[in-house]
Amino acid sequence: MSAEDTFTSSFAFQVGKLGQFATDRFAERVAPLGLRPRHCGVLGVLRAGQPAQLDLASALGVSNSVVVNMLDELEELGAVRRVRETEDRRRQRVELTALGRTLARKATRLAHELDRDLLASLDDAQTATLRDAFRALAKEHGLPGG
Amino acid sequence: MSAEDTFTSSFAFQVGKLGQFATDRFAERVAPLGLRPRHCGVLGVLRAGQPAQLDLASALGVSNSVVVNMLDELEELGAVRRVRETEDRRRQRVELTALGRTLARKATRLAHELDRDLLASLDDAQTATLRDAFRALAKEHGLPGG
DNA sequence: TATTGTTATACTCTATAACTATA
DNA sequence: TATAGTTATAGAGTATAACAATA
Repeated sequence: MSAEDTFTSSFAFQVGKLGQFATDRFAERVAPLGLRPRHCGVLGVLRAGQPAQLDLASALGVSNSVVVNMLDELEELGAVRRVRETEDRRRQRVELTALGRTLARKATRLAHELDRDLLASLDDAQTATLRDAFRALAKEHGLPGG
Repeated sequence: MSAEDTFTSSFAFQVGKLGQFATDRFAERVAPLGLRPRHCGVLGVLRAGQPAQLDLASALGVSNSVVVNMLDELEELGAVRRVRETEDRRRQRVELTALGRTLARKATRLAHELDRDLLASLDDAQTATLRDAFRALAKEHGLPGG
């Protein structure tokens, strides 16, 4: 049995494991901010605009009820604000507060610090290739959140 | 705000998303075999030996009760067999059946087919760099299952 | 007493569907 | 009727702790 005949040597398996690992490490680092990883996705989207809740759900690739729950938590934390629209009172714009902007900035910094730690053992060329490849793959496969 | 100042541009975020995506696609492909991704990790370890259940848990990086549950399912499927050891009757060796070996082989083939589909848009040099980098990262960070 | 494995329980994350209010 | 959002519920996956059998 050659090394390539093992399940665990597949890219699919390894990217799954590394993805879980990276998410777990990120969770540890943002926990002191009162955030979990999924909250950071929300804050990221809200930095770019003030979508309605359903728009947020499709941008993040999660269900509506998950968005409601995350916004409840972020609102309690004081990071976001729901604003009822006057033209159509069913809709609510979601916007960042000043605290939310600060948290988004901090979470972004933590993510990039984690990147440095995760990729510390690779040389610059490898790192550059990896980043390019991941942008291409995210686009290729239509992954949400990016 | 530059592209590098966004949370979603971080490697940590992107590898998390791609890992989830790869795992979901793999789940779809092994479902017809009656397997879920975590079962394939078990089968992979069992190809290399016949560990006791606790050894299996640490090899996979999951809790003991999860191993019990997975083995129940794999045993019902006829893929593995628990063999009580005579020297120490608390322990049970876990071994693959003939069906289990066949399933392990099929799952491995599906994983590598998925690799080809996932990485189809990358050129050979990028793919090689990616594979090398992932082996290095898995080792560096002590990820289980490899 | 310590260890192997099992069971009970609980927690997180997620989706679906029933519901409320507005349109 | 249809849509935005909410709530209720259920399922997958995980871990911890209490437990049984054996050492």
